[in-house]
Amino acid sequence: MATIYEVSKAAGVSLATVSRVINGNARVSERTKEKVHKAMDALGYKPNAIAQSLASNRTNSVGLLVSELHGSFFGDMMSSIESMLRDAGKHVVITAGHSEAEKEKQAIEFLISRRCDALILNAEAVSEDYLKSLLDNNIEIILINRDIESLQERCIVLDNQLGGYLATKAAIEQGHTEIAYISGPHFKEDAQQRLAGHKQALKEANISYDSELCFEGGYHESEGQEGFNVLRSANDSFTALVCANDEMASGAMTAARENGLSIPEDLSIIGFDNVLFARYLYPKLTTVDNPIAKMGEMAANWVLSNIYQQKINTEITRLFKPELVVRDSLGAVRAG
Amino acid sequence: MATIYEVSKAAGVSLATVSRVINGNARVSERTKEKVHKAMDALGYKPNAIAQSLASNRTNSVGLLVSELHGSFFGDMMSSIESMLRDAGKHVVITAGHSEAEKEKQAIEFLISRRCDALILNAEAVSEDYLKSLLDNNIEIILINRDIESLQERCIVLDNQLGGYLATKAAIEQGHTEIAYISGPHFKEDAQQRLAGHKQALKEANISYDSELCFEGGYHESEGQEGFNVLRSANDSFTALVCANDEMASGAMTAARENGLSIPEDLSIIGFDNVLFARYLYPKLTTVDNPIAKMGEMAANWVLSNIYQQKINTEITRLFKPELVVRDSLGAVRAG
DNA sequence: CTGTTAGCGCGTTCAC
DNA sequence: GTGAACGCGCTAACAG
Repeated sequence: MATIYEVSKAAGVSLATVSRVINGNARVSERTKEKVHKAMDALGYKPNAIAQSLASNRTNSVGLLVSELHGSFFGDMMSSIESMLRDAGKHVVITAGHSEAEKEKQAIEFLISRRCDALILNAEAVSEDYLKSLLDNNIEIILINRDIESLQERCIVLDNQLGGYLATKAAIEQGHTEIAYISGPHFKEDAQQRLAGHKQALKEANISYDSELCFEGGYHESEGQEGFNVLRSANDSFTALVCANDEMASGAMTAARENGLSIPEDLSIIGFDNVLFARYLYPKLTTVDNPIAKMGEMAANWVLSNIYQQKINTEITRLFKPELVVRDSLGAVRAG
Repeated sequence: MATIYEVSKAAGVSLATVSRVINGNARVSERTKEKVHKAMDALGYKPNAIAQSLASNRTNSVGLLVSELHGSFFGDMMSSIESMLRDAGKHVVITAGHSEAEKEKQAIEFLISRRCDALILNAEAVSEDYLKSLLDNNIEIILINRDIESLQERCIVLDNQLGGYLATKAAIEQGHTEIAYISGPHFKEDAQQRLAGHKQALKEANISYDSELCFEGGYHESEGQEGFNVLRSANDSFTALVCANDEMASGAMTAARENGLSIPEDLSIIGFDNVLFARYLYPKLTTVDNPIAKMGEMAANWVLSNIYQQKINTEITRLFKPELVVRDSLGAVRAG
């Protein structure tokens, strides 16, 4: 692996000059520029990014923390962030936090030790104080899906309550009055907010909330099945089931079918997130679209603008509104 | 951000001693070790990985190239590799190549410039010569899903032909004789091999291969729909459809249903890969399991063993065998 | 066991 | 326009 020194020798110029043509900031005469380029090609020279970073105190890389590396939801997020940043010549270092505080901390500390210029965090488990302490240490962070009052301008969030509201309201508008709900884990903010939206829609329609019609899941498919079974054995008259994410909706669909129900004739099911496979399901899932890819882009734009001083052609929005996606799993309530 | 120098001053020891307690390789007395730790805590010191790398010529990071950051297939692969390597204290830098030679090269060169200790590559588009030239430059690479004769010990591959064979054979065993096929793009090795397996099974059963019953797709869901429609309009008597991946199988299912066919009564459908959503589909997809997570783990193990000289508790296997996963989308051919 | 001294490969002043 | 010299933060001999 050739070094800048070897290039300078081969080109018969000084090491500083080579550095100049690499970075293209200072003026270098055309003739020497050519000589240097020729030498670089001949030696197959590639700048050592590590050394560049150490010298310039800039890594041109941004750290990204997601909960999981698999799954469509985070896949969409990673994908949009990576492509936007890569177009700008920046690079992304991805880590997974697995929704555990300790692992999230480790991941963040790894990103810090790599001296990323900024961190885009989807941190679910770590405390607010910890996040704030990062800022105190001059770590540039931007949060996705987490709302911290004192860090508002660094938070990009979805209006989860609105989402929950839209889902249940859609069921109500189809005439449903007995509506069950499978929520996410209560310790997660977004799960609480989505549930709050559900209750809000119920209240607005003068339907009283019945805790027997609510099951707490953990966002996994299996809990959709389990939830359906538990709910059904306690109450067999609900005609619609709203789920806090698409995975659980899918599980519920499977369980419902195994119990001989057809969808949406016997039971309407509504999901949340609109992940890719929602449209693969049968019937195609009616769900609430979570614009996670756009939120990722927004985070990337924030970094480009605030950290790298690049001009961007969007305004920074911090609150995203979800929308209902009407497909086939929600139907009108049956007469009689 | 405190430096090692500040720590050494605060602890009243030399800079080298601090380095020793950080790396824990040389012996340091308990007392000074304590002093150093106290100083590090007080200053909130975090080693600068960039500087460590430059000095030690070791980054403790391995580069990973996948085609896409989204999608269950690569998600599983990234996930297994990351968790295995992280457990070993190594870190993963992930990049996407988008199945384009130019982008793959850029991604690889980025990983090289970051001086990753090794590269795990799922390179689809880049040439064999390019890959070989990497080795000539002392870049340690290990390939997933790519078989290069002169690099065999660095290739971890799936027996795709066997997979294609198993899929079609399963259909034949259910009595099907008119079997259509939607393949992946012919320029990809794996697509060719899967198709070869299909033909092999056909031949073994004395069914002649009919090119009118074969459609070339690009591994995307939409091409499953398109493929079904094209195949159907040319021939409406086939009773089974084998698809080269699950996405296309899903698309085909949708299209078949839109054409009034029920699955598997009117048409059996078989997929390939066994990605997560295959079991969410309705009916649940019969498919060929692609042990991509295990292959990823194997690659990680190879790196741990060959690059980091760690002892691993598996033998390195380079050829993985796929297996049929029987679910509900394949049924016996209808009498009459 | 501990301190001193060179670099690692490069960016960045300063002079010329 | 170009070169010499220093420093980024740390590891790795080499002495002691």
